[in-house]
Amino acid sequence: MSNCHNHQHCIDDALAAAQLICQQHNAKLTELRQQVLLLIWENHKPLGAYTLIDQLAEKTQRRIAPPTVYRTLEFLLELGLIHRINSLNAYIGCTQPHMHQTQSDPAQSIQGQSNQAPLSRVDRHNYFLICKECHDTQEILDASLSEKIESVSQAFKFLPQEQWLEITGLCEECR
Amino acid sequence: MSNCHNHQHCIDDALAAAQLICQQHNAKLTELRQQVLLLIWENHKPLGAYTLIDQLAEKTQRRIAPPTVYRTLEFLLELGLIHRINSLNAYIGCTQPHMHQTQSDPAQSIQGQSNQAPLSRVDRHNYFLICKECHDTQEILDASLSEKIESVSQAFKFLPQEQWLEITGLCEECR
DNA sequence: TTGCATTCTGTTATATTATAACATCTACAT
DNA sequence: ATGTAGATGTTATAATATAACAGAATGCAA
Repeated sequence: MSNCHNHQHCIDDALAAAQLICQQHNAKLTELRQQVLLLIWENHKPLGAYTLIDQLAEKTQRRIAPPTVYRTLEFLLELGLIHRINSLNAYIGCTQPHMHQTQSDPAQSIQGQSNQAPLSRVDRHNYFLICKECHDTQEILDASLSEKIESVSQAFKFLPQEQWLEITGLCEECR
Repeated sequence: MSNCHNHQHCIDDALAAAQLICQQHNAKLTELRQQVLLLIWENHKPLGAYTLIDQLAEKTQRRIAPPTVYRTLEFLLELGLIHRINSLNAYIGCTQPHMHQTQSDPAQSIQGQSNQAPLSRVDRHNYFLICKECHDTQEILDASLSEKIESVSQAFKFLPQEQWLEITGLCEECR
């Protein structure tokens, strides 16, 4: 939240970006997918799948079953619209979804869209600062950090595909 | 496995290091704890808690219940003898446990050992290269990488405690 | 417009990972 | 020998995730 003063603005931007990216990939941003993405952005903190189901139930008066919500999360992950925080089993909106797009691995594109711009998880970065106190979670987009990680991988002759960096600790406000 | 040609040697070293570290912290490396650590090292790949239970049952003819194995894993994690791979829900031996020791946060030391050298998870690094093909998992110990991550944290005025970097992809042999 | 194919969502059941709460055992210090 | 702390055992259950199949919605072609 710390560097997002106008929260509604974040949400609007995220939804607009999602629309655009879905168009680019000929993927449908259905009602459900939009609702899920919106909820994730409204929370603006990592959100567990079952919390999401609960909040969705409150909002819409109907309870989605786990497979449905997991499929939706999978869809949003594929498109780079959200990230998974592995250390929390939780999901958070991606601030710069277009930064995560690559054209490098058509084989992993989502079903049925193979004639469109392919999305893959290859070379996708998930870098986060996670405050243990207030749970504020800040995405890190830092080219020099990516380069450093890339060069370390190369030193090990390792071909990186997905990357997760999760740093827990205390944010500026909480320390 | 790639840079561990004599596997038995790895295991022996790990067990010896564990003995030493337990002594230093006045913690007991019990039969069970030793068995678990040994199994983790014998596998030499990230090992899930329930797989561990199964393998332990095969070896010892008795089946440990989940809470027991999770307590044992927690103990080994606290001492820095193993790491958790968050993206796999799995555990792996730490190649350089003494590199992960700090004296910075006595409050988080393990139960009843507060008059001994305290271990904390503060500033503990978990950096791994994980091959999607052969599951070989290589720990990265690279001071310049740690420094880079530290400096990025500072740029965000964030006080890092635990850090996880998990890079999945293809190792030298598999690419 | 109808029929077909594809994708999306619903449903039921179950797998996998992890922990709470409390009981018992064991080692060791006094 | 006995009390205590720590380690392990036991039972039940929580939390997270997926498999497998059914049905609905969408879009496209004839």
